Amino acid sequence: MADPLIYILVTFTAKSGELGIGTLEAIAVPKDFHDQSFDHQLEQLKGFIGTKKVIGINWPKFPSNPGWNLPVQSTTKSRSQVQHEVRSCKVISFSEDRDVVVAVRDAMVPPISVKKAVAKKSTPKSSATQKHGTGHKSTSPPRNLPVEKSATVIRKTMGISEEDMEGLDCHLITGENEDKSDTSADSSLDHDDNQQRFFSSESEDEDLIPPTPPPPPMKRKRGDQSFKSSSDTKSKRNSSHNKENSSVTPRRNEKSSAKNSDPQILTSLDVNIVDTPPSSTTKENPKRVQDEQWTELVDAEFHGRNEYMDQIDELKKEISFLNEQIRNSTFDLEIERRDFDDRISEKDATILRLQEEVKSLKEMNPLALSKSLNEGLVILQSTLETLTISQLNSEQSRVQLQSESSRRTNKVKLHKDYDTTINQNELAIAVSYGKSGSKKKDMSKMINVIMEALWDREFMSKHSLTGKKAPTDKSNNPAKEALPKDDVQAITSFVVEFWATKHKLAIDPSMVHPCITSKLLGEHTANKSREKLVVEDDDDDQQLQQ
DNA sequence: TTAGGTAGTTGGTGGGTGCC
DNA sequence: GGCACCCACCAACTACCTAA
Repeated sequence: MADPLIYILVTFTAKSGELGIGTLEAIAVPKDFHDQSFDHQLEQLKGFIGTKKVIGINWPKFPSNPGWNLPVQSTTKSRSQVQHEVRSCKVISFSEDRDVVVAVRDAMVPPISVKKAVAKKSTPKSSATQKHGTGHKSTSPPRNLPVEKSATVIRKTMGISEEDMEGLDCHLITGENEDKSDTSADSSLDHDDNQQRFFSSESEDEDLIPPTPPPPPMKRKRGDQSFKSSSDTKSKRNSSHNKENSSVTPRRNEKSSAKNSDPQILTSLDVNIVDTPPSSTTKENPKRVQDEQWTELVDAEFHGRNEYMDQIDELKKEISFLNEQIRNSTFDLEIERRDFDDRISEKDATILRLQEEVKSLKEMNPLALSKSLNEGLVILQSTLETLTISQLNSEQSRVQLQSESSRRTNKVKLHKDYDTTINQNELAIAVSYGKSGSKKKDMSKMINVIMEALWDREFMSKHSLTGKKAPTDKSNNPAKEALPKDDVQAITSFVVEFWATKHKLAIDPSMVHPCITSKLLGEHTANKSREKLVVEDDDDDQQLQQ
């Protein structure tokens, strides 16, 4: 099956801006255009629409008038082999249906009779009235961004010569054969609303686009393209154009952007509307009409460029708006980050302060204080004694040092009847435990503190209360030495008196002994555990050495 | 003299606490 | 959470004391 003939509506970019209709064979650029398949050619052709690409076309040298067309009677088999003049142009639209292409061209050319009125009525593109109903961007623009300008130009009906209308049909075709109905709707152009005004209005006045366009008609088969007599051209054309309008208007309203990338939208029509009068009207005043045509073509080109400039401006504004949003978001996030940093700093400061408090509290612990003082005093005492022995032999100096040492340690008698002395601080701690309660546990605590103040752990681990050998000890090891009896008696008497004084309880001295025994046992067990760990460590070291 | 009660020692176990 | 340490408690055992 032969490829259908495709009619292309172009505008010449050089000087005139005139319109013309040609076929695929008129496309000269790219060079391999004709070497590709028909579908590929259509794809390439779509790529030309609205892209401002300038291509060369084998057009006959200078058309007699802007409405000039290639001999459309040519077919794919009988395409003209005659080379004409190569002219720069850009594609506005194309269709399998010549009538559609012609209608589009005609819609871009208002009648000269209303041109002046249009010129007077024309308002700036950015006016709201023009924006309304032009089918441009339906999406709301970003704030602070201007709405898209419309390039709508009021078009009026015009006559089309019977020659132009010869063999026309009012069916739009698309570049995709399998989706003609949809794409024909998609191919609704900006001129559709103009056409709607044009065809739906019986007068020459402007018509508004109806708010709810009629539903699109059924798809028409290509086979329906038949020659229509020129006698009913006008009425049928109006009818067919009405159909076309009704088929494309809904989609036209849905489609929004003038910069639509879909070539079926034929966006360039929006910006290349030329109020070129039809050839039939030039007969009345050819020269004047010709001049005005050129003027209008130049204006159209100018408007088209302005439209693209507008689009570029809009895109720039949109970009700047998005950049502003990004800057705002970044600023907000930066503020939030600083907030969190401040909070972290506050928390860190709180942690440090609490750590200092804990440290100071530990240092202020009386037990720790007394221990550290005792250790320091022991060291100091031994040092002083050494110095005394080596340097001072006089009895007087020795007495002075002893008295000084005694004063510094601040020891007191544990019980008046015994010579056992204890550090005053240690005794205060023991008393504090004794005051906390009258139970056996409290007594054990107090006794433990006193014993630790009197003896070190090593000493306690190697002594027992009575010095007797344990009945369960089967070894030949000697029995532990007994604790100093005076010290044990002092502890016992002190606890009995304390309980009687503070708690008004008379306790038997025998109740103190289990507490002392328990403490000695605990120290013995702990010492054995430590020795066991030391032995295991030594074994491990020997094994490692081996 | 001997049987029974008491005191003391030891080993084991489990809970609580603090540190890393 | 794991570990070490401390402490309390219990059971087993034996020496000592005392009354019969």
